[in-house]
Amino acid sequence: MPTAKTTQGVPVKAAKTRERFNRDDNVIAAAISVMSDKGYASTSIQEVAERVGVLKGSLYHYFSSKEELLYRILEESHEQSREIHREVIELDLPPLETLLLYVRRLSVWYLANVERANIFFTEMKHLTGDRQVAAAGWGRAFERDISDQVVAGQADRSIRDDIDQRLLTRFILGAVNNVRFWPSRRSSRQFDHDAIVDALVALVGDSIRAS
Amino acid sequence: MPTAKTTQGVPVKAAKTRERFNRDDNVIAAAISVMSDKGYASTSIQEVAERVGVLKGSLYHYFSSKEELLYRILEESHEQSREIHREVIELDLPPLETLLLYVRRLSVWYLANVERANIFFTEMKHLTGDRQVAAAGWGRAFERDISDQVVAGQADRSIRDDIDQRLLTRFILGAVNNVRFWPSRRSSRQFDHDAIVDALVALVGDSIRAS
Amino acid sequence: MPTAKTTQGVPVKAAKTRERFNRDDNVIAAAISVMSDKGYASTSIQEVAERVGVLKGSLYHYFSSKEELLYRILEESHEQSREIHREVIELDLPPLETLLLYVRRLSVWYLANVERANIFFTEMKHLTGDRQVAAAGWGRAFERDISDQVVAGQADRSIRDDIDQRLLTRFILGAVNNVRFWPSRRSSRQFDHDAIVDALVALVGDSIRAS
Amino acid sequence: MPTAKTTQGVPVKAAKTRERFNRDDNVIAAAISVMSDKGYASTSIQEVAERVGVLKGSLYHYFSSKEELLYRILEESHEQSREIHREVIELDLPPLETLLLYVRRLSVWYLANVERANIFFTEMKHLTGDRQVAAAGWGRAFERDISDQVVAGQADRSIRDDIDQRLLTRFILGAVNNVRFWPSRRSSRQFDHDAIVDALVALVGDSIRAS
DNA sequence: AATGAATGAGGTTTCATTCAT
DNA sequence: TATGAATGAAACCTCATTCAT
Repeated sequence: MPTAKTTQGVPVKAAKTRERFNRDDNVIAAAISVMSDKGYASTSIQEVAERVGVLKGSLYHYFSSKEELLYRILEESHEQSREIHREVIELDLPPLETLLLYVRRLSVWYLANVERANIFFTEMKHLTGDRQVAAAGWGRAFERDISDQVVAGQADRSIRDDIDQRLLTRFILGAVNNVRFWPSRRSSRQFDHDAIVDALVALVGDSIRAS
Repeated sequence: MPTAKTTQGVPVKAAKTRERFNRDDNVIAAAISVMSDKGYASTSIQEVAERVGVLKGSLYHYFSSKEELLYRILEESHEQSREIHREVIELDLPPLETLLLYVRRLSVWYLANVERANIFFTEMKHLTGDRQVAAAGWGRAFERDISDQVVAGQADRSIRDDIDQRLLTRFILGAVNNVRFWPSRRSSRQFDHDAIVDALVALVGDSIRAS
Repeated sequence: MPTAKTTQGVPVKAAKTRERFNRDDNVIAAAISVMSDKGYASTSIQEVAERVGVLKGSLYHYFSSKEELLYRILEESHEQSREIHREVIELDLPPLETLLLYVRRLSVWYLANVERANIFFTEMKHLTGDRQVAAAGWGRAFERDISDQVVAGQADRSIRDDIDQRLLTRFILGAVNNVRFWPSRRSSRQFDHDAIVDALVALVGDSIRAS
Repeated sequence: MPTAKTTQGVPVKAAKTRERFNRDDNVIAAAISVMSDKGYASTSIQEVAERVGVLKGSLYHYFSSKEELLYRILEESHEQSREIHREVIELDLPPLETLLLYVRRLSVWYLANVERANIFFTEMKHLTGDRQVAAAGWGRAFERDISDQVVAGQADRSIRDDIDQRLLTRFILGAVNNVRFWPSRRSSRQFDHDAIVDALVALVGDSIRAS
């Protein structure tokens, strides 16, 4: 989310700033597009540069290495999913409702950011060193968010307790993560995102609700 | 470590064939292991060769290109899942039962072949030309197998019909495909595969069953 | 950190000139420090700029190319050694005494300017074209300074003549040039420059004096 | 010194071996030649490859990185100078004689291997990590070899003791290391190596001998 | 004077693949 | 079958230099 830069009376500076902003975002956007398609390893800096419209050497003004570019994409995605979690938690709903709302919001985000999500779920392994360590934490935090609600839901008897909470957690996690594949295929008629999300939430709800 | 090749008293042809076979399987096995870990694009022929215990150039006696090696891995996986489907269909059970049994058998296979499954679900995009066309068909067939049962189940009222069959199909597909991630994580206690599969089948069943 | 430029009450022109001078010297100083350490070829303009505290592009206000920066460093060093020579010659001492005094003064300068000396003796090869031609002359002149005294010393029988003057010259040259390495090493006790210079002069004197 | 590979009756294998040997040596030789001329940092793998007559990628059969190539050159030089030291020590001569013989032999080697010596004395700084550590040891050992004899010579009164042994050591070291520059210059008449070495030994001897 | 984005050339390295032995 | 040297293309990255602002 680029912060608004409404400027009055200082048009030149503002223009420059906006331009820079766009260029920086352009690079990320181009990288997301290519990497989602071909995968991180098969994506060349060259291709990203072409899409941005600069020479490959010039890209290194925006990031210091290919891996850092990947990291930034992943980090942004992570931040946005944290934000969603924060918003949902703040509503202070009962566990099952919190969980299903979180599932809903995440699904909406994944469907609106399929490429980002693809990269997030398949390219993280290419991080190394400190970046790898940082990213490993994200996955855990993510699982924790869901796990917490599942445990609370089992405690207040809104969620079935005949299945271990960790297995329930992974089931839910998998269902949400996979929603990004639902719209694909050259099906005759495409489903709109609302229909998909409604179906997903209904299915997940019915599967985990205490009978 | 090249195995000693001295064969005495044993039919030479047979021995040779068996050896060939083993070596061939070794190559596939090595490739699966490395590619599951690092991804197709980041896997070098060199690494596969090292794991097999031969030199890079020698691998080309077993396959004609890196892509063909990938294709063979994917094809084998496909064959094995077709076989599972065939077995389940032959039992001639009612749709919902067929579906859940298929889910169960597939899950068992995925859990027993996590590396193969990883490759199957993430590296197919690296195929090109004819091989790509062939592989695309596999995915469709796979989805069809499930879709057919869903449609039949909706017809005989064993499966809920308030949700479009295509969405149900993708939900089920996603749940099964994701089961390979359930055991991972350095959890204090690992779940055995039976527990995982039972949970998955219960959850999927409860979510799609007509109420 | 760009220094504040507000000048009040001070003649603007003078201040500006001094500043310019300082900044110019800063650049040379920074370059000497980095190049002595890593060598000309491995030194990036970037690093020099960082040490000066400006951005890469800004350095080009002070010199027109990296090679010119090197040339200026070398030229300055050359000028300073010429100055030393001039001073010694003006004393109009006998050849051997002139020679040893020159050795002494040069050594003192080298020890006080180790980094400059390092660059002078190892990076001259990176000059090209006219600059290379100019620099080649310096080396010859330098050798000539010593050679002249050796020849004169042999003529007046103060310097041994059982060894060809050119060999004596190179021996002396080498001894002086190498004195810059004497203080290095993390020896328990460091020698002060006076002790080093005294030793060097004594050794050179005893080796070339006519017996 | 390539070990003799006289083969009788197995000509093919031998030829192959010799060829490989040569190619390996060729690479080192080409690298020495270029690096001595332009310096390590300014030498491109490309140039070395051209001189060898292969494509640049092919060079990586012979070493794993440019730095390793440098390391090998330096290591070989080090080994050869150790060998010289060993031979001289084995003669078990008095300290001053040992020292002067060592100076002589080293000088002969430097004059016969000017390019190697150039690299040894100017490019070591480009090593990093473990290689740097290893190389740092060489320099110390080298200095120690001379230092030991100086100390012993002062003890038996054959070497002057009015100058600290460390200073004497560095003087000697510098004199020897610099001998590689003596023949250079487009002088009208070149000195043969014997004349140079004789002069050097005489000069060093006369400078350090106890009076 | 200073900036910093952009260039374009070149550098090191990797790698799938071929082929003579 | 196996080898391993060689290829050639392409990858990531660096850097001196320019230029509009």
